[in-house]
Amino acid sequence: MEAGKSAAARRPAAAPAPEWPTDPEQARALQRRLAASVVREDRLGPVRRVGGLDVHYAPRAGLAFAAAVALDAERLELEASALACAPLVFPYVPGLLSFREAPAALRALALLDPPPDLLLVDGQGLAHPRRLGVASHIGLLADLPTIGVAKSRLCGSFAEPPRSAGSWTLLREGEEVIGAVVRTRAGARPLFVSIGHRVSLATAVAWTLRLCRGYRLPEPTRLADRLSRCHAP
DNA sequence: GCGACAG
DNA sequence: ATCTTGTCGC
Repeated sequence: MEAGKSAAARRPAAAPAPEWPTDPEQARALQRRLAASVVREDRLGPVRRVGGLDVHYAPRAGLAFAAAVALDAERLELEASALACAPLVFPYVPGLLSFREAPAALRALALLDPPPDLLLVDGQGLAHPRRLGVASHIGLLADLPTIGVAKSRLCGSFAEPPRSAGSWTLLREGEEVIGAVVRTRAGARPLFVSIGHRVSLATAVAWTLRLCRGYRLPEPTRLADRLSRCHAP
């Protein structure tokens, strides 16, 4: 043992405490401020480990359960996982998901050792009304390259991508490109992929497809989802 | 005013 | 997300 050197001690969590809104208007104001800091280009090093993050809820217990996983980017095999829970301090409001998920998610992420070089988050990134979905918000708070991988649309319009796996179309809002609609599995409903933080859209789509192993969800998100399910009551 | 609306 | 069994379709 190395006394005093737990994973959490070596890598403190980005605590949501300092400025955590308690009502929707404060939250939207904070999003508008933070959105300017999101980096939409590739600013990531070599990706040896890819992470996945997902959160499940136990509303009756007033808790959120988060699972974070790290996979070998080459073999896509599980290398590490972490679980954490946190009190639910914010209601679900479309567009404000991160204020509900981040407390538990950041705890799980801080416990994940070794940390990932790139993180896939279950939810939108830039494809958000104020361009600060949960993937972007967590990317900023944890200072990690992130990709938003959502199972359904929050905003924007798109053309249905062809039915074959690997095909995709752009997700737009007005003239602005905010993400991609990606067919990760033939015939299955597409995923909504967007920039989270420090990753370009092209890189986000490429990684998402590369991380799929015959299922609709890419492995990091799929495993995190399965793990967080097991531990929710 | 009437829908839409990540998880 | 969660509440929940069998069942319609490729």
